[in-house]
Amino acid sequence: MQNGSMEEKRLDIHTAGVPLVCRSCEARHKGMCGALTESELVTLARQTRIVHHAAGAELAAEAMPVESYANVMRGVVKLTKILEDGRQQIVGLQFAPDFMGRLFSRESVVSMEAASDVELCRVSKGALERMIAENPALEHRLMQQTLRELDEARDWMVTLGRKTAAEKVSSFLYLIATHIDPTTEGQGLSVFDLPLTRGDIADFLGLTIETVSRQISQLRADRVISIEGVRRVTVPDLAALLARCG
Amino acid sequence: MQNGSMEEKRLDIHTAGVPLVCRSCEARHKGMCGALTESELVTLARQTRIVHHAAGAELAAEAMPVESYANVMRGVVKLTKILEDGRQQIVGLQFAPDFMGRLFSRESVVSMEAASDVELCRVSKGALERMIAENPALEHRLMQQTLRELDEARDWMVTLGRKTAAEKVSSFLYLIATHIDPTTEGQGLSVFDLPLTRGDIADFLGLTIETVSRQISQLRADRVISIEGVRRVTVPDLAALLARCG
DNA sequence: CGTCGAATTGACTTGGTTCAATCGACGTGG
DNA sequence: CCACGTCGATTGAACCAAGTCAATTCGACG
Repeated sequence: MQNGSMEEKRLDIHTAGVPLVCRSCEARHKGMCGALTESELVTLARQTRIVHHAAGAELAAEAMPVESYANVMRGVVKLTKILEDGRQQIVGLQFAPDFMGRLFSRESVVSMEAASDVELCRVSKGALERMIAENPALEHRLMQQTLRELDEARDWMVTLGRKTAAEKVSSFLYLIATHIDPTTEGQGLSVFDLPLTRGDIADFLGLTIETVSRQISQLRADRVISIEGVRRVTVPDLAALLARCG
Repeated sequence: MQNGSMEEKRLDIHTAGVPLVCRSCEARHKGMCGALTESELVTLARQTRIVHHAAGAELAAEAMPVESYANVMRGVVKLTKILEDGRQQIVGLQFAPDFMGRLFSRESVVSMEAASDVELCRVSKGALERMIAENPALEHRLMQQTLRELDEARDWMVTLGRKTAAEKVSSFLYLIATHIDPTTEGQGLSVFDLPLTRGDIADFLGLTIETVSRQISQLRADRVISIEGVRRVTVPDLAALLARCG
């Protein structure tokens, strides 16, 4: 074999420079790794492992101990909470290059599930926390992301508490379009694959599957969106979609 | 006058030791100031000012620039967001000794209003940010609080998205009882004054005033709570209330 | 005692859920 | 290659929890 495995390549890096796996990783620029120098990045990369999970894989369970953190490299992860009787609510979605895991807590307060096929860059809890302790810039970067997540959670509380079913579904589609489709800045045309099933969307919006389906059909009838299959969505005019978000 | 104003007292402290105003402040122990040494506390205290606001006072407006942060010393502050058409959602409540303000952001993403009469310990944005920059332990403390707020926001998303009106009102009363009444640990009897009007409660729960009122009446009829006036609530058995939270 | 805003209560309407039937894409085995 | 079963999505019809609209009632305060 001409090349070793990806793992071997990474372990073989002893010179300075950005590790191979990090070269195309968004976290290097927009995620937590942006706080690191090249040599720190090399140190961290030695302790990480790229892992793949198929859609539906349970990555962490509510109230279960967690011994690692991760960065999302590809795909979408959903964060969920459930009531004892089974009612479920999705309380967050993580896209690349988001950081995953509840820092400084021994157990997860949410459960995490791969919504689509995902690729994660995993690091042990201890290793990352040691790195954070001696690198305030890294904690600062993670603080910034946490604050952004808090802003997003609060935005979503307005959607959950005060919007109609039609506005909720529009808000969801707008959220996905602006997070997944790289070609848009909230303007014009957008085409993407929904990373969530109708059931997931319902759990995210606090609705039932049937209501989500009806609202999507209505948006289609009103020509705000068009759909091929069940997942591929085309939004001809994002502004028109935004106008329906309440 | 035998004593100078509270302000003068604080400015007069040049010796080491905990500043007078800080002696009885919960933030010293459970809030962000717990990360500071005595001398750092003295430095910070020189740049703070205690301010009072009456219930209803607007402390910061959504999308308006903010030039100061604060710690809640007494009372309750509500964080709200509104849709263009006036629908409003309360996205968070802050109790002593919570930190108030969106760190590292030039404008507020929520508006803040005094829910009850409040006492705040205000500090300029620049002064605190400078202190954070040279004191990683302080940023760590604030990170911990931010993470806790994120956990709370996500808990509340479940309430907003998946609970019935009856469960929402019970959840709200339980939240207030456990945050305001010092005599309980989520067990047994609790007596407290509601810091929010029925309208506020409705905005917190994503309900209407009428529905909140009906659910409170129902809880009273079921002897889960009793009420004197409109604000003073007695919960004879918190466990019974918790059992209705879904 | 009267006024005014907040809270409660009642009657009715409705948006979203529930229950049920059907559709459609996909994978399996005959 | 096609029949069949499965599972997610869609659609329809009936129902109900919460909203709306409309009186009262309560409580604080002058």
